[in-house]
Amino acid sequence: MHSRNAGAGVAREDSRGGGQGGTKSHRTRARCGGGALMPVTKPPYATLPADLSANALEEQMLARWRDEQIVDKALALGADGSRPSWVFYDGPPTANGRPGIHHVLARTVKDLFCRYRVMKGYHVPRKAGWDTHGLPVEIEVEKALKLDGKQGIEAYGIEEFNKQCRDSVWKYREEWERLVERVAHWQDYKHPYVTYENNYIESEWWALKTLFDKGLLYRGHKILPYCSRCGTSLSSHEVAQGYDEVEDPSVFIALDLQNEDGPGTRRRILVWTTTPWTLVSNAALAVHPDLVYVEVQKKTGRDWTLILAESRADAVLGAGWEERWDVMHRHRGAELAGKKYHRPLDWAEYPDGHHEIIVAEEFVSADDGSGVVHMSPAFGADDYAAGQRHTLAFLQPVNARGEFPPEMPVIGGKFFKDADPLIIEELKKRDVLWKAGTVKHQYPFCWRCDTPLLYYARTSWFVRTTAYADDMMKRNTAVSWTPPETGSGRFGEWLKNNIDWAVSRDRYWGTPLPVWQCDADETHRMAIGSFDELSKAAGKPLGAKFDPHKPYIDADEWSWKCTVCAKGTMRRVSEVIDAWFDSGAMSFAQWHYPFENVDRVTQEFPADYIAEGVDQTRGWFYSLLAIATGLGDALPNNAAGSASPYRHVVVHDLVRDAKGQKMSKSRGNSVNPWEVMERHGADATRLFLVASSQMWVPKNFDETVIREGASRFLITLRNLYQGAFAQYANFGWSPSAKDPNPADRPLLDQWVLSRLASVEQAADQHLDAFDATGAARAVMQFIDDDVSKWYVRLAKRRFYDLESDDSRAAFATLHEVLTVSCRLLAPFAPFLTDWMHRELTGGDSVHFVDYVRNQSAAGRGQSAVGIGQSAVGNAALDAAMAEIRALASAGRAARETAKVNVRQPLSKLVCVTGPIDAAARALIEPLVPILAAELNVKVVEFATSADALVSLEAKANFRALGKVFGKETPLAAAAVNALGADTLAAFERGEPVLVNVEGREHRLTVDDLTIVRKASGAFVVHQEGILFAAIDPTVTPALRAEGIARELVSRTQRLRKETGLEVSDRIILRIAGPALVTGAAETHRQWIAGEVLARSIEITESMASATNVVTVELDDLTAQLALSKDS
RNA sequence: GGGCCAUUAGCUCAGGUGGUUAGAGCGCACGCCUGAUAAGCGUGAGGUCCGAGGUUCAACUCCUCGAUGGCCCA
Repeated sequence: MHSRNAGAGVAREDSRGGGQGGTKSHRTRARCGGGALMPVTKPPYATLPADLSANALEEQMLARWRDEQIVDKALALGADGSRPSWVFYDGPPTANGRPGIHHVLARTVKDLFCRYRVMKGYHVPRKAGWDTHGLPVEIEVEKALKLDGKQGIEAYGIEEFNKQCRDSVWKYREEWERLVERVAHWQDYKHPYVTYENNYIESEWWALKTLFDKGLLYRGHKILPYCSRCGTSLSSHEVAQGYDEVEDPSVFIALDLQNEDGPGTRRRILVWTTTPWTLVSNAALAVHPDLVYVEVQKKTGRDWTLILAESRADAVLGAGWEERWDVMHRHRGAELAGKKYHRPLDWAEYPDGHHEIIVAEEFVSADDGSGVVHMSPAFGADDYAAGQRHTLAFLQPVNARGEFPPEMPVIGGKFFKDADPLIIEELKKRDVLWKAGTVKHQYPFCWRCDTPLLYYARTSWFVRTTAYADDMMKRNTAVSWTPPETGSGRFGEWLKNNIDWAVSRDRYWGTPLPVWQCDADETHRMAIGSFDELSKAAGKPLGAKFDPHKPYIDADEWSWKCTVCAKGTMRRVSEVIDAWFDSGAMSFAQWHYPFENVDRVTQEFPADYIAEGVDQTRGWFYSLLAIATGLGDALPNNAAGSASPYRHVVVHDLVRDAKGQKMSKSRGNSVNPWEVMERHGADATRLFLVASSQMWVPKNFDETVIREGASRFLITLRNLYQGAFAQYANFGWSPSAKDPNPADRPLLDQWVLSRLASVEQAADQHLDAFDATGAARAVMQFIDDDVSKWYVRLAKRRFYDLESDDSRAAFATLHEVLTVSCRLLAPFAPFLTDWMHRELTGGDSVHFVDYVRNQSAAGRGQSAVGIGQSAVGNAALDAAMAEIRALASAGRAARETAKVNVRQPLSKLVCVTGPIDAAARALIEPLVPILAAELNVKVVEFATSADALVSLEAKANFRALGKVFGKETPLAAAAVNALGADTLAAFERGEPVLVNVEGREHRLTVDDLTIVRKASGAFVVHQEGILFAAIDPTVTPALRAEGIARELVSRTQRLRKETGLEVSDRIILRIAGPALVTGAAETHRQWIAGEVLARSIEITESMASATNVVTVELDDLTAQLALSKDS
């Protein structure tokens, strides 16, 4: 377990080729062992050379992981039931496109929470999946084969076409799998589910049959954008490409209401449309239920009234219409609903269903037209939906080529768009035309041939999701969404407006819809729920090469005599199903349920966690929920009213380019993930994607930000390991019983361990709550700010020794900090943390240890080294150190103001702390030496009110005063701020102090104000909020001498380095200069010699004759230094 | 046309339940260190908090309307 040689494949030899590494060894050993070389009892911590790129390091880790088959091990962890399960479902990507940088985000999000849960002691099943059917695949193949639309495909041959599709799906599989491995997405890619495979399809057939038998799968109509030239429907993204601004007719017609009360005044209703050709198929009029409609009568002619929305009267009747028209009635839209009218054109006979009726619909707009909308259910989605709701008659007098029937009067045989002028003419003749003009608006055209598209009702198969929409909404409320508003808003709103799901496609490459119907009477229908059922129905074995895809499944061999009428033949309907149904069925189809693995699905349904992009809201998030809810108790743990198929969803947004532009092929701003890996590595990329901003806001992919953020952070982490820890520990420290207990270590160590414990807890809580950004930021900030900027900087010299308790404490502390930090960062940066953790612990992969030290879950093997110590934060110590650090910062600023280098010692610092509690105050005293050393002052004092240096000022607390004074708060605050120092001193002693504002008297409480101590006098003061640091800038001769001595040491050290001396070389030093310099050198001779390893120091007034003389400037003084190696 | 999100320093982002002088990192300027050096550290300058109204003693924060960008849907 602790063999230090185990697999540490990275750069064991020192990169600096035996230079400093070796000599430091001399030096250090000389210091601790009086010059005797001590045998190295343990192989060293591997070095992490700075010139080893992140990419190279990660590639080496990948090789090691491959050797260890670590992914398999991770997947198997706890599979024997020894751990509780935490199930992840993978939303399947299509592999017929190159993986892009946005996939790296998706993979990172999926991976990191799973990785975290493994470390938390769970078994995390996560089967990869591939989405292999559907239109994108077909389009890809169409393009490759240069086929033109459906006719082209059929001419080419469906068998061969589908074969091409099947191959096309795997075009980039190899690259996908390489990238997935490269970014450390640990998932079961060896046993993926593939939606085109027979087992998968059979499970879907089972699901579709289950829905069919429940009456939830039916044939109906769907309005689709349709190109009459190409003879095909267009998908939404195709339509989006073809919008153009056009001028269309804008026609108002006035239709007579049917007079249900017998003869009387003629009442007319004003209707607006931009598609006169659809008036032929008019079935209803729609009004908004809450809108006010006026019924007006012309003052000059009393024989009829006109109804329209009041808010539209100005626009339609003209400004000042009230002078020309009398308002006879006002109706709410809801009151008009149900009234009948006469349609404008009667060329088509109504089939069954309501017609010529006014209905109330929410979608009616009060912003244009007359507030009354004409409804033609075959030619508009809103119209169609309204038609369904009100069972309106369905007229579709336009054929698939976009033409009216030849026998129709006036417009017979005309293309639909060409009928508009003829119809307007006809309306005029019939005296229903009110007004005809034109309007400019966006209209879709076929992107291939520029034909205006037709919203056209097509036959389609539906899942009756409206029958169980309430159940879906109820299940959704139990889902925990990140961010929550996506669940309640985007997805919740969508569910509220849920309509039946059109699941069929008139295409070729997809799961065939398993419905067979009789060619003599199509109401004789059945669904086939398994291949076995098919075999029995058809009366023949499947055969070894059975393929349920088109065209095979539509061949004669899979048809049979209708068992109902015995006349017709049962044949499969021609449609395939929506690829979203494929992916939405994965919760059970990935395991070939219910034909196999019933126990498994029983255990692993529903999922604990899924994660996808926002674009999946209407996609996979919906299809998973819709299928599972529809199936109900046909799935385990899934009766009506139970949970959603997923318990927690993390939704991430898109990745855009550095300027916030969407990435696209046409813009040429797509980012190649491989180049990013090469330049920055997966760790930095993952860390950037997670930490730079919350993942649910669109992310601008900016490599500069990676470099300056995530990469810089990882370099700091590497340096802490290599430069602060390993290079010194390698001289002979390793964790042992000789290390002092944490409670016996210096306060600085206790502090950093306390911070570590707090950060550990924070990261754990954040990840538990699915806040990866919060977790990553907390750990990064700790490493950067607390460990690098403060702990290591202050503790540095303690690593130059090995044996003292002080040094052992420092090593043990830093070792603990680094080891635990690796664990906390492992979900984000899995490569470097694993490398480092193995070195630190003697071989344990970071991915198999507990995420936090006091984890309560069932015990698993983990390193005991350095771990298991107290992991509880000490808030008082944290607060005290924060205060010391704030004072140090203020003190440094004061020194800058005073223009005195930190190297120059000063006598005194006087400071005032902020409001901290008694426990923290007690802890400040022992930390004062840190402050003194940091600011290089001899004495640190804390000022009291009695000090002459200090004056008191009051700062009003508006929050407290506001409650008492209300409107007069500003006056009260001014009165408080004006209180004099004496009054405030009295207040501090507990004497009552009153403020009087506008006759209202109030006795101040401690909450009402904060007392600020201000410095005055000759000191240089820096104030930071309510704390301040005042420094005595006086440089006495003695202090000056000390400062000069420090300067001399600093210059000498630099000189040693420039001269090429090894750090352990002894020297003879000669110093010359003015009396101030020589005097200082004399006074501090001993100390200087110790610092620069000088055997002797010669101090003279001048040394013109010496060789190697260097002149140095010490502020306003000039001195000369000469050194030679003492051999 | 509808829904959701975003808009705070040059860049990336923080800013419970409204409360005094709006914070951090990077970048920039200046400086320190030279035994983490293809590193490390400090100090400082940067903001009409997208705009307009409103509520309130008090608005980055709450409300209304609008602008810009993004996604989804019609």
